[in-house]
Amino acid sequence: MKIEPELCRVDDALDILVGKWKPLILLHLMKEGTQRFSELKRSLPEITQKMLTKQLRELEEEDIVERKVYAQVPPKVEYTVTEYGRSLESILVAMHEWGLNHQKHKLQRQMEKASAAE
Amino acid sequence: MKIEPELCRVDDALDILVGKWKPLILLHLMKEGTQRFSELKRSLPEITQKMLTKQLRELEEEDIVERKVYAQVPPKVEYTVTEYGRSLESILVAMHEWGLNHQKHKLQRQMEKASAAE
DNA sequence: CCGAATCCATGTCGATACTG
DNA sequence: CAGTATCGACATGGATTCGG
Repeated sequence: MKIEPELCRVDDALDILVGKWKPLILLHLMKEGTQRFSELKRSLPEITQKMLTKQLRELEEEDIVERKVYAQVPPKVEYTVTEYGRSLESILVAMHEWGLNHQKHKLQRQMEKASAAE
Repeated sequence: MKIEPELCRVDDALDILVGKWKPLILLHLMKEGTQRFSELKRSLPEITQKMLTKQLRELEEEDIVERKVYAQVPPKVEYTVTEYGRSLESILVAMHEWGLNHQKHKLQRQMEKASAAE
């Protein structure tokens, strides 16, 4: 049977979630609520400013997070998960839990492989 | 609050699903059951042999699909979703459905934007 | 404080040709 | 039939510098 790639929309969700820091950023924002740019930066010690900005803008583009700029000096920018963005939460949680189990599964396979090799 | 990236296992699942053809291959195998290499190739008209081989091997590596080689000429190789691999099905379906809705959501936002611009 | 701009290393994917 | 091998285009992510 021929496959019609256009009918599969898994990639729509994947595209939004893929990005080295996006799951982390999203889960953090979902848990903590509104956060300033600098707060997020402090929470992700390893990320560069460029990457944090980029990932947030991409999420904003898809209406997953909201970006709120305060007209003041020094600047203040807040990010919040949109109501719509919340619809991704159950998927993220499901993937996290699958990932936890996958770690165990991998270990188990390693052990089986090791004992089969002796 | 500082984030501990090691505690988030979303990427474990993401890494397995990411790949231009993996969701398509997986959903197809889940639906159709066991398939030969050439059947898969025919089902994905756009994919190259190299990519199909690569994506299948990566899925095999993670115990998501099983690869069965028959010792005969001409060669025959069959691929099947493992029992373990089935645990990804609900996530794939959830992502597909989220994607379907996201298409609608995007259209709606476009229309709102257009009418706000006049 | 929040970000834009630039340069560079690496990885992914496609096209193409070849093999047991 | 079911792969490998090689090459090159392009995208992603990191380091660094500059700006309002």
